[in-house]
Amino acid sequence: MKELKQRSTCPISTSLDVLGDKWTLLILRDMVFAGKSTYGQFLQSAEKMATNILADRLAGLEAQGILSKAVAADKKSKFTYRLTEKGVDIVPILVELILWGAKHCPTIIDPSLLAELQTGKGAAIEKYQRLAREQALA
Amino acid sequence: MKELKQRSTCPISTSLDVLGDKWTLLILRDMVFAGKSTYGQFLQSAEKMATNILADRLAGLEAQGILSKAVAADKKSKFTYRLTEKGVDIVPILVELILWGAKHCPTIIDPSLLAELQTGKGAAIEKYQRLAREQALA
DNA sequence: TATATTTACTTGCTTTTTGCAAGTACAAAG
DNA sequence: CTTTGTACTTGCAAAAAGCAAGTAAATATA
Repeated sequence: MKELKQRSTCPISTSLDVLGDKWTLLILRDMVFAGKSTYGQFLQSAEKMATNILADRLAGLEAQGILSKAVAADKKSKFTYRLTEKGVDIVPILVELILWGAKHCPTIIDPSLLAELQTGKGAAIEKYQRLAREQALA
Repeated sequence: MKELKQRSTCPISTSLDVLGDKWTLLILRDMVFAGKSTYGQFLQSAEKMATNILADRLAGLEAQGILSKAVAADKKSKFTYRLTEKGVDIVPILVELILWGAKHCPTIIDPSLLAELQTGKGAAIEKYQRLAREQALA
């Protein structure tokens, strides 16, 4: 169990102590928007994260209670990672990052997802939170 | 002018390429919620950022068009940094980070700010965006 | 049953980034 | 014309990230 170093008591600062690096939120993105749940699936993302970094971040997210690890139903050599409620609450942050990036940076995004987020942000957030919870049950 | 390395075309990934480190969003927090605008003021935050990191991040934010630098009205040896519209659009991300941190981590937050964000998030976001724009005019 | 594959990491090493302390430059004040 | 304030820059050590190869246990295959 690795402890978290908090630089201050500010909530933004503390959130960044947990989530503020270049990889952590990409793992959560893959879980929420791509339905990924295993180590091997996370490694296959377009951004090509190194295996040791992935292992480190997954351990950190588990230590923070943002995701939970369990042996897969089908194979004993396989683990599935799922969001906890603390993790589900990160969805709004991901959505705001999508909207800002899509508006201000050269990116490629599924037009239907963008439209969904722009026309009914609250409903879309609830939808992806619900999907994440359902995966956590499956 | 330093160029941005994008790891992929994903909007979340790209947003993180710009904002996803432990210091950048703290500078923006200080501008939005503490009304700070100068190098010296940014150095005085509770998190004690190193001077070279601050200079590097300010240059990066300016290069990305998130903030603009101008000679101060009173002193020629002083610069003021202000948010552009691209920067003002980051306020919702900051607000979600505050809400998540305040809910799930041990932090200290002004109760009236928290209540404001919880009861009327949209209105609060617009208020702080407006304040940031007004500072940009002053 | 023996071998190969899948899945999930770990290890060692190099490169990059961060963090710290001291130094520089220039305008303004005394 | 020297001191102070403001904004950096530089050099070096420490930490983190990135890369390639190796390990280990469970499954599938021959």
